[in-house]
Amino acid sequence: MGASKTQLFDTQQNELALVAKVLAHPARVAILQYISRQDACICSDLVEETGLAQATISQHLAEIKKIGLLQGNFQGKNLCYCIDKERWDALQEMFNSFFTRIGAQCCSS
Amino acid sequence: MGASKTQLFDTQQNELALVAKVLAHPARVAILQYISRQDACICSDLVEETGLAQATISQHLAEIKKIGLLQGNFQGKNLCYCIDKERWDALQEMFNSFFTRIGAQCCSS
DNA sequence: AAAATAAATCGTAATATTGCGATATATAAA
DNA sequence: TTTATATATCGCAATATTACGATTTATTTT
Repeated sequence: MGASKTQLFDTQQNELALVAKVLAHPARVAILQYISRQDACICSDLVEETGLAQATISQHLAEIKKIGLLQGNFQGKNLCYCIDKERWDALQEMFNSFFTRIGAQCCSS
Repeated sequence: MGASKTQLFDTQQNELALVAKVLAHPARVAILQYISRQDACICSDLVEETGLAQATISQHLAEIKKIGLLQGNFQGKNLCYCIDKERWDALQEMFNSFFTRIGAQCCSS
């Protein structure tokens, strides 16, 4: 085998897992933090900043895009990325309610 | 290559990623939800509940244990798992402050 | 101590992820 | 329209994850 058996689980479980997967790599965590630190949505100094190759960064950005977290538009010859704030807030809420719902009924309390 | 270049990133980035990796599979999300639903920390009906093989469930449980989320002790011949509430709350806080810190400075606001 | 049973571990196959060089594509400037 | 430059995509190799049957280990009951 090897492939995840996603069909055994419900939509919410699969979606949480999918989003978690994007956060499951330190490069992507770092990329998100870096983009947010630059108040003007500065672009791919990411290569220099992280020490990863350009192709690799581009790939990580694509994964972050897949879950709707990035907006990009050209400014001059640079592609300038922003975090989609609405989506960001929605994902925060998603994780938070996951943690809260389980925490409330936890047996060790 | 193939291995993650964790040495390029800081401790916090790596730790968030490591925890996210555990949540990055729907089976593990489902397992955590199931354990919390049973107020008496009931054990491995997980195999029946999820439709995965016993070996697979055991493997997933081991990954959840790695980040300190499970406490297990025998009750009769059954191993009975609990979620470690303190650790759970710490991880919730970890995600929440990650989301909050980025959200605050996001350029699309 | 032996039998019964639940969970962990081993071995292995299938699939996915990570990373990067090379190349293609897109945009701005000349 | 050509040139320069930034980003995306392709192809591929290395490594990691997922899944499960078979076996081992741990615990309770007899």
